[in-house]
Amino acid sequence: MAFLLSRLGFEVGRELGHALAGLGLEVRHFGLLRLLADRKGHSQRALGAMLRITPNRMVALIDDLESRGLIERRPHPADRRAYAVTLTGAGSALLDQALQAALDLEVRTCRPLEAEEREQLLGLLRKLAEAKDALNNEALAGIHPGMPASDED
Amino acid sequence: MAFLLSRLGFEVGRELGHALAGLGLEVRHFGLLRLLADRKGHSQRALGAMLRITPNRMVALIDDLESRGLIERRPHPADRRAYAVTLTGAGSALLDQALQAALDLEVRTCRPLEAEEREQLLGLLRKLAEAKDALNNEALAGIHPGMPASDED
DNA sequence: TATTGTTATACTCTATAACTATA
DNA sequence: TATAGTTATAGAGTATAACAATA
Repeated sequence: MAFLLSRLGFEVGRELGHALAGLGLEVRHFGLLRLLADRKGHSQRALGAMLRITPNRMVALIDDLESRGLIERRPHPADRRAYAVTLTGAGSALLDQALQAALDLEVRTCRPLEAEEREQLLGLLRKLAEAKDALNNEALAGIHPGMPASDED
Repeated sequence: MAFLLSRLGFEVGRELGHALAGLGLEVRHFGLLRLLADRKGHSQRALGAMLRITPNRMVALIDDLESRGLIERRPHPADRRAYAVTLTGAGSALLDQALQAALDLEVRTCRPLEAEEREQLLGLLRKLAEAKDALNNEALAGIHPGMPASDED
């Protein structure tokens, strides 16, 4: 079952990549845009910690999206070393399209299942994910906050 | 749900990698050893086509496992250009250990679920995988056999 | 002294295109 | 001519360690 889960997850991830490619986005771009829609004005390091992306890679990722006018590096109100990374109007609009593409994929992925089966599957996957989160939060509780610290990932 | 599936699948795959690391194996090694246990004496290209690994990468992969005495390049009975790649006794023994490690991971992964729920989940994942296979086989039916041909993957 | 963003360097992984020996 | 295995080269992606500005 673990094998099946891994394989399906890998394929769905790849399909999401294909779906986003039409918008000129990759999965990591999507992840950052999605995060910026919820949590506003965070520093690059804070965002990287949430996404498990190291500081040097965040530079390239943010350079990329900023050069396309989708996000902005604004001065951070409390720390002149840092930027407050912010979604622009164009970024928000493209994110909406990306979310729509993800929803289409969702529908396509679920098509082989009956409505009732989808609910079952969703519930079971949630249960697994929550159990895993509980484990991770416990394990991460003792770690210095703000740092990726993904040595023993 | 697609997102949840992708995330869980990714994490399980990573955990399998950690479980195999103790045996000095990576997931790709495991995949090849597993394949060799079932289908004996195939050429490198045939194996690569099944695993979606290009010929040049197969060389390095097989070099690696052969240098550790886990597999052998024997002369191919019907084609002097090719090798009949074969699992050795040591390879078979290590594969058994790897399968045991994978089974342990399976048990750990399923722990948050009741026995009945596991059956449900397994059934639903199988249904999704089979639907996907049906699609792929149809799409692949027109492609020249024996070639990876992963242009539009 | 520690931290934010950045850059430079090296290293790994991979794809592509050659090459040889056979078919 | 096409195919099996191999090798060489170049390119992408990444980690690591430095750096200047600020805390």
